[in-house]
Amino acid sequence: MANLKYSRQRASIKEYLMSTHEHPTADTVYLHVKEEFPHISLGTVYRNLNLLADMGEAVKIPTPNGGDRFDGSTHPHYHVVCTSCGNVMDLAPGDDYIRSINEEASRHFDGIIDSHKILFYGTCARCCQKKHSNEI
Amino acid sequence: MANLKYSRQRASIKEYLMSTHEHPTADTVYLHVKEEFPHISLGTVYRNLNLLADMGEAVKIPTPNGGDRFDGSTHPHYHVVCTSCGNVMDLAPGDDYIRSINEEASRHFDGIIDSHKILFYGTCARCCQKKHSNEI
DNA sequence: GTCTATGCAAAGAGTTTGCAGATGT
DNA sequence: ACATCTGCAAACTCTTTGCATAGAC
Repeated sequence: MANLKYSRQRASIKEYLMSTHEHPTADTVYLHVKEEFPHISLGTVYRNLNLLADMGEAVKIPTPNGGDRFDGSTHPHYHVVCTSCGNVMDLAPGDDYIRSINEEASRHFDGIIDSHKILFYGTCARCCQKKHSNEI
Repeated sequence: MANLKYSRQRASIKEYLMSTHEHPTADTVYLHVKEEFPHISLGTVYRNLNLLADMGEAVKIPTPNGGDRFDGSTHPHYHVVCTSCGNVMDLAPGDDYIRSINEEASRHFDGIIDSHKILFYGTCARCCQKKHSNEI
């Protein structure tokens, strides 16, 4: 609704989000964009991350521990939190599958289901290897 | 691991959690248990809610806005947040369905998927009615 | 008697916000 | 020129923690 004006800071934040698959926290974004704009403030980073999320140009991923994480990829997909290293990774089943979950949920709910977010918990490939070598 | 000792406060908190389907926030639990223990502190409520969650006797539901919510029902099920009134409601598909989501995810992830949490977004039956009557 | 739990208050993390000045259109 | 955006700092919300005392075993 508001009249958006270009800002180099916001452009840099968006560019960084789109360039990484790390699902950074607001603080990580801050530290990164600080390299280009040494005087940028954390408040500005938050304001722009929320703006981007509201405009649908980024996704906010609420996580149980620590701060929320942000994702520049807006194509619907899920996330896996590795319970060993804490990293957040992408998981992309087909669109049909995502749709079918809403449909199945609707069948069990007296109201309207619009969307859903899934957070998977597991162990990433790298941590699986580490555990395995420790056991030997 | 720790040696648990009985406490009337914890018992009261657990009893309240099991008696309600409201998915209260820590503060709501606090206000309720306060009626029985007027001098209970919010810190004690948080400590016990986390204890119960760690012991698997309650579930912590992280939500995007506002504080986390707690659920005394430990049988696996999902939650729907009504985007109109903010209430959190239960949604219970069959166990097989829950298992199949992990299986489908495993197919798309290079690692191990242990579990998942889903938060659905939608409009509850009551808010659907309200909207409908406003439109007339 | 010993160890845990409590109440209180202070601190902590993450996030938002008010304001004066800089910047985009 | 005018509205928006920024940097800074203060404030705010939710949650955790340190400590002395009360309570469970």
